[in-house]
Amino acid sequence: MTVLISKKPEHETIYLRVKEMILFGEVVPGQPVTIHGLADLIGTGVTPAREAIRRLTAEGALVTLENRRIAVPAMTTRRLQQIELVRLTVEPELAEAAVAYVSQNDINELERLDSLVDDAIKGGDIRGYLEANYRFHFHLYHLADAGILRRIAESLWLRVGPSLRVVCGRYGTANLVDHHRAAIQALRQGDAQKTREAMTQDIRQGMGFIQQTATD
Amino acid sequence: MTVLISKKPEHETIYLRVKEMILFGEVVPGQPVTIHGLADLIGTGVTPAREAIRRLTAEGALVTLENRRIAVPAMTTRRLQQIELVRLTVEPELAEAAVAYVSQNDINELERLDSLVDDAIKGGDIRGYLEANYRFHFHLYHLADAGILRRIAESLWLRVGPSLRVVCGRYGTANLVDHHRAAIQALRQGDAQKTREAMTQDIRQGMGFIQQTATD
DNA sequence: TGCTCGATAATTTGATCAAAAGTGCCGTGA
DNA sequence: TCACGGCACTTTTGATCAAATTATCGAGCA
Repeated sequence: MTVLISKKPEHETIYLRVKEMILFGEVVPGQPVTIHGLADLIGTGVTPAREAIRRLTAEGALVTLENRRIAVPAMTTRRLQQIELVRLTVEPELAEAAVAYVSQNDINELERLDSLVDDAIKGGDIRGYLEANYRFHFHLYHLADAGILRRIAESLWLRVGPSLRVVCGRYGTANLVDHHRAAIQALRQGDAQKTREAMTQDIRQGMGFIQQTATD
Repeated sequence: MTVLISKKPEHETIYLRVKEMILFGEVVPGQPVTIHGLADLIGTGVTPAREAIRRLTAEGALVTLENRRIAVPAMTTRRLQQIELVRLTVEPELAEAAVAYVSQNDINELERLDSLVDDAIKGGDIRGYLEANYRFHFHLYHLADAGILRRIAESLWLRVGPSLRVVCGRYGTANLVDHHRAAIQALRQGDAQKTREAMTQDIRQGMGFIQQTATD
């Protein structure tokens, strides 16, 4: 019965749910995560919750403390440096590789997502901004045939999500700037180099913004 | 009873065991991995085996097929390109960052490990080569205070382990060259730039070697 | 021979339970 | 007041079982 429910296993559902919670700033750095708490949240047993937590821990989205507790890691300048280095390698490459595959439909979708980003910024909607910004970037990255790079990028976004939430909450969304327009224009022209540069600028901008939350 | 056994949970033990099996070429690309098979291998229940598999899957060491089967992924040139790009970003950075922390004891240990590498090459001992080579690199990488980069590097090594085994088995160990001596000398001189360059050369060399197994 | 269909076997998935380990609170005694 | 120890509660961990899903293999048929 209930043939319409997803074919995904439960642990996949929990994984995706928690992943979005982290990416879109619904959790706070330092916040503890318990197996049973997750199971209750989704209304399922502890077994799939455990598997989802292991997966997120392996991706660096969660950390296991010295005892056996699990928590969302806090940001430090050292961590931020490492993340920026790899983001600046991986994401411009993904954007450049996407140029060869981008279609008119993709351009339209990217423009739609970018307008959602702008709306969220104007409206001060932090969660909406984080989600639209993520979807813009990863719609583009999905076009590139580069699963390894994309998964590294996702892992890095998971690490900055909570901090981005904090900094947006502190300084508001008004100061947010992005280079999505330049990227879209470069994509439309099929200019790989310009696409890469727009993405590089976008990342530098965002990481500089996050810098303000880094402790020590 | 057995108070001397490790304080690690079972799933951690299984994870480390399978990780070494993959890193050191004890598994073949395409080889299926079953949850019960792992449990039997270690002599434990299926629950911790599942958690270990989820973790390795999240790290890209294993892949889930279209059905629910788990397997060791095969290498392709596209995957190899992506891995090389990130390795060339992350590992020279780790090596350079390690320079500031390296002690005389570390130098001695690196020389010992490098001699193990040479012995394994001379003796045609593939497993010994893979293990000593890994320990050389990651002893160095552990010195750098850069857990995020190191974990990315480990994830990438997990992806090349099975292929490295295949190519060594096919062409033997005689053709293996490395730049460990140059790296050690640069470390001894405290020359960060030279250390970075030696590591870059070492990676290029190794990835070129693996290229020979890539399909399509 | 080559093919489909169906039954059996193997595997994953998720719930549940018991044991181990950790946390925090509260009262006693100096 | 404060240190210390006991006790209850929470959480993780691993085993086990049932259900669901998938693979495998063989019989029947054109």
